[in-house]
Order: sequence, then C-alpha cells, then structure tokens
Amino acid sequence: MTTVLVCDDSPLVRETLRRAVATVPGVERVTTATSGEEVLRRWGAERSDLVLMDVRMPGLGGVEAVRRLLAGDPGARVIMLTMAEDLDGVALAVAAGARGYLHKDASRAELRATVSQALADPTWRLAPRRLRSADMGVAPTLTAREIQVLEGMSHGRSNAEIGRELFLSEDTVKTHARRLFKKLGASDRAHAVALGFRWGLVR
Amino acid sequence: MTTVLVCDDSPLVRETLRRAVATVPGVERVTTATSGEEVLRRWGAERSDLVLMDVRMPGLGGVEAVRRLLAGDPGARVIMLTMAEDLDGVALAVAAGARGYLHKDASRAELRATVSQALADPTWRLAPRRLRSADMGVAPTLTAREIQVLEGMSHGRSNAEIGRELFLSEDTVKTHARRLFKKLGASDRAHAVALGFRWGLVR
DNA sequence: ACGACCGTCACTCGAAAGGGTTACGGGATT
DNA sequence: AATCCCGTAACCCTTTCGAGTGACGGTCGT
Repeated sequence: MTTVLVCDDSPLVRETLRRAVATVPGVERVTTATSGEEVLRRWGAERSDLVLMDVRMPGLGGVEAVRRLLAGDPGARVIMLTMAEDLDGVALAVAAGARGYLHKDASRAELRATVSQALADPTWRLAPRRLRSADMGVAPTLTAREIQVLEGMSHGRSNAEIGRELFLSEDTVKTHARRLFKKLGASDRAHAVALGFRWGLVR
Repeated sequence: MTTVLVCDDSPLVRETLRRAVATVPGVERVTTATSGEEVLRRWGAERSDLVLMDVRMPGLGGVEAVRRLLAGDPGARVIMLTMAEDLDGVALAVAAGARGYLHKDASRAELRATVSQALADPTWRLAPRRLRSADMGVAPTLTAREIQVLEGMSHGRSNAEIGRELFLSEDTVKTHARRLFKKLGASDRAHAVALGFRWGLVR
C-alpha cells in the first residue's frame, strides 16, 4: 500500500496538493495533516512512503518536524514545500535530511513527476523544480504592470505616486489596481498586498 | 596555523572576500583559488580549516567541487557563497555536505561572524542569515491589539469591520492603526501590511 | 475575423482612510 | 511621585480610495 502524507496548514493548499498527488500512478492513499506535531503524533501508528511538508508552519516548523521525524525514522522520505524563495528554510530542511523541495507554485505535472520519482527510487535526492503558478489553480496570474502597481502599494505609494513613478496617469493606475483586486479577490489595497505576499507575488 | 581558502572565479569578489576574512580574529592565513579544480588539486598538499566557495563557477561547479572535496576529506568544512537567491545551488551544496551558505551581498560583519563561528566550532552547521532584515535592525514591537488590527487589515477588513470584530469603536481601531503605522514607519495600511509580512509579524 | 485580454485615460460619486488633537484610567517603570 | 505607554473613545478636516462606467487601440489565440 503506497501512501503519501501531505502536511500544510493552509486548507486550500492542502486540498490542492492532496488531489494532485492522488493522481500519481501507484499512489493508493493520500492522507493529510495540518501541522508538524500531527505528523509526528501519527507517524508511529501509520507511516507513509513519502511526506510532502510545508517549510513554514505555525507551531513546530517544517524544519524541526523533519529533524524529529528522521531522528525517529531515518528511512522516512520527506519533500519540503516552499512558498517563495525560502533559502534558509530549504537549506535547513535539506541539512536536516529532507530529500528535496518543491515550490508551491509548481505545475501539477512537475509535482506529480517529483512525487513519482521519489516513490520509485528510495535513494532519490533533490531534483529541484521551479515552475509556474497558474496550473495549480491557486495563484492568480498578474500582468507585469499589475505587479508593478502592487509593488508600489507594498511600498506605501499612493496611486498618484505610482503613476508618477511609472509615467502613467493616476486613473490608469487605478484601473490596474481595480483589475488586480479582482484577480486576487482583494477588497482593498492592504488586502491585495497581503495576498501578494501570501502568493509570493511580491516580497 | 588557522587558514581559510577563498574560492571564486571573479578577482574582484575574491579579493574582497580575502581582505574581509583576513580581519577575522584567529585567521592567520587566507589563500585563494579561482576554480573548484584548483581547490581539489591543492587540497592534498595544503589543507585549510575552512573553505569559502562560490556556488556558481565555470568548469567544475561549486556543488560538484564540494562533493569531491568531501569524498576525499569528510572533515573539510565548506561554506558556500551565493549571489542571489540560488535555491537550487545552495540546497544541492548543503546536501553534498556544505556547512552553510552566505550571500555575497552579506555585510562584512555577517561574513566575519559566520567565518568566526565556523572556525571556532568544528561541528558548526548552517547558521542561516537573513540579510533582508540584517540591514534593517530589529523588528518594531507591536502590542497584541495592534497586531490584531494589522491582521484585520491583511484580511481586507475596514476599520469599522475590525472594530465590530474586536468589539471596539471604529475610532479606537483608527487610533491603534495610527500608532502601528508610526511604529512601522508605514505611510498607509497597505504599506503597514507589507512591512508586517517583511518583519514576520503577520502571515 | 472575432472575441478576450491588456494598456491606456477620463469622469463621477460616495465611502473610507489618515492626520491632528484631546482625554482618561490603568499598569509599568523609574 | 512622575512619567511613559497602552487601551479606549471622540471630533474635525482633508486626502485618497474604490466602484461604476465608458472608450480606444493593440495583441493574441482560435
């Protein structure tokens, strides 16, 4: 019985991953956990062949979870999930024994390929993958202009200021703003900036 | 005789690093190499206590150089140098046995601190350095209330909504908002949310 | 060639936001 | 005791935002 355990605190990401992993040939069961603590708690009773775990989680972080998991079971295979370019987190997790990592905005195909390979080869290590966001149905695609406007907002610029910076009229900036709000599902600029950070669109 | 080996193909970077490392207390000699091949070639004759090596180098890359170096001498201590956010390179190098990494745009102080620590403690591994925050100092301290308000903003709530949620008047929310803006140095709520994410105050 | 976006700009209008200021009771700190 | 910060609340006043709407030329894919 080949099982994969997906661990992420965000229900949205968790479900997306679960569904994607479930389509990998050979995977018979996908279980989920919402925290590192839960993974450790359940590991004794019910092990998985592969664990996909978020680097950043509240409470016990992904790195520490990997460390403890491998301390108890050196054979466990873990792939870390990372939102943006989380250098520290990934490096620490790999040092702790994670087999590799995946960006959360990887395509479904890439995700499946990596999971498939990790399951097929028990000695598999680190096939880094960086990819697009659109395929996961998670992160909205903003145009270059919209991202520029969003970045301006994240720096505390007013629409007029952003306009001067980008040589646009304030009205044009407002149009871009409205469009990116709609795409992100944001109710105002503060929300948009937050979502931008959460999707890794801005830093 | 404590010696450090700096390996980078760019003369400019190499010299800068050499001079910086030379000022670390306890370091008696700093040698340089321009390629992974050179490091391996000279390692038999003349070992160093610590190697600083660029991840990206022409010919034998930094990752492969680390792998081969450690294959011949498992006790060798290597810190990788990386230009930008080179997730793949760093992860691979760490997997290959590198003790840690440093951004090339790290401050002199950061570099020296890391080298110093690596030399002092032979078991040293991965003291991740987040340089974004390094030059900013320390995160401002927000009160619990202020963080609640900031979180409300990051969820796209208006002041009135946040007030209803926290059983406060809108005016009180505005007061908290104004105070947290001042603490963060934010010009508006969007900026405040961005700074909150950058400081790790909200997620 | 025909939508579907994208980038650009304009106008209106009501609803928020944000600055300044004041105030008062309570902790904590000095 | 004096002071500083916090939590609460209110008032005024100006600026900014955001929604709605319309428009026009360009590009891309079908």
